[in-house]
Amino acid sequence: MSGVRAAPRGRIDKRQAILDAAFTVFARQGYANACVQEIAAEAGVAKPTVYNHLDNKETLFREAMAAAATTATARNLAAVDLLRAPGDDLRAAFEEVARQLLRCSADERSRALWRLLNAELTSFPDLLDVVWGEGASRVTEALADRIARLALAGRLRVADPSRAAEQLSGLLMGPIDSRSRLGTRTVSAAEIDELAVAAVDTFLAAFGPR
Amino acid sequence: MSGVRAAPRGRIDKRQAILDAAFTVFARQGYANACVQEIAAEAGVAKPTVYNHLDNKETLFREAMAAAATTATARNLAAVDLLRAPGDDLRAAFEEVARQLLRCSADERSRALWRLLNAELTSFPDLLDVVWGEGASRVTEALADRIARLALAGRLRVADPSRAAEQLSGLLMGPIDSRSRLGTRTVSAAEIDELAVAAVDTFLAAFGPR
DNA sequence: ATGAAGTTGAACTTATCAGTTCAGTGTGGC
DNA sequence: GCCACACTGAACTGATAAGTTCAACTTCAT
Repeated sequence: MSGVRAAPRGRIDKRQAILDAAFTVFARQGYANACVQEIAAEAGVAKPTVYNHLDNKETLFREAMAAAATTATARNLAAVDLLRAPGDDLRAAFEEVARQLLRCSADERSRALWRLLNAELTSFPDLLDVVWGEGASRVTEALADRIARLALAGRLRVADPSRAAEQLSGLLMGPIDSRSRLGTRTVSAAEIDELAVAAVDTFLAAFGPR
Repeated sequence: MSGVRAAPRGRIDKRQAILDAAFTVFARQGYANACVQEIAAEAGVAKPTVYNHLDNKETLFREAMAAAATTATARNLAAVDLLRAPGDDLRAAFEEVARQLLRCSADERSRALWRLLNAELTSFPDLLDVVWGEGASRVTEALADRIARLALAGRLRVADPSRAAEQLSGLLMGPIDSRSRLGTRTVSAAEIDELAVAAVDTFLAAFGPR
């Protein structure tokens, strides 16, 4: 039995593998339809090992969601940060941010995160704080910060930065799930670009400099 | 018992009671967690009666979703129809439409419909056509029609009415689920009004007459 | 080497539900 | 008054999956 060694890597990073696998399976089947057996298989691990790392299916779900939310938020914040140094061409800067935010939203795992949050909100009310509170709402706030600075510098005409930020993300997110048919269709890079340009165009028509 | 029983005592309207109850329970618990027994109880009916009217849990779900989508769509279309006779004050007309659309979106059953659609999309791909295709997308198209007519009459400066319609609904829907925290908090009439005004303000700043 | 800790597969317990069956009941049509 | 038919309640079957147990195996630290 000593021969067949190759895959099963080392030690405690199995926990991460389990959480990744869990999110994948939950995303594919939803919470109730996913079974722990299958998650274990996806992670290349035995079922008792899963229970060795995480108490039960519920905490497995919560932890997997939290992990996914953390990475998604990081990507979004990085995109917004581009507005710290907008350069001369304000429109180009906003368009680039818009493109990146749309790419994040169109991403497979992001859509799954969003779907699962909506789906299980009644069963797991606490997910709202983890995914929304420390996720999406922070992104909007960061965007509001950037907009406020630009307004102060006289480069935007904005009275309420938070509202402007909310509206910009509405302009971006609304059309995207119309185009992706709620994530069942992949949106081409060309379409993303087009949506980004259109959203920024409207945004600047309303809030841009004279 | 010939007494004037205006109560549920009917023949075939039990089917309607069952579908209503089904949607209520699905909305409360999600598809997988809802059990047919409980739906029967909610409808004031015995379990075999449910199976007498609908083949199985899946079709029960589909029919309940379709019924809910139909009523939601009707309300939305009625709101959009206000733009057929906008009167002199274009801004006021748009604000009224916006208020009504937001009220629809904030509605309990509408939010549940949306949540369930997202949640079960992978298990019931055909719901996309029923709920989205014949629902939300028709509303946006109707809005695009109204906008096109207004553009033709020189009251809006819009090149692509479909895009403008998508963006207007983005401006409305984005902020609303931020405020309602995905439907877990009730949004006051005052807040709805405020959001409607803000969205229309931005919309007209971008597309309104010179 | 040796022992502790983590891992494995398989079998097992327990619970929940979808869907069915059936014998009995109320009602409306004629 | 009688029949057909929808409805009822309760009990049953079969499937699926959460969570546990256990004895055997691997890996590493010392």
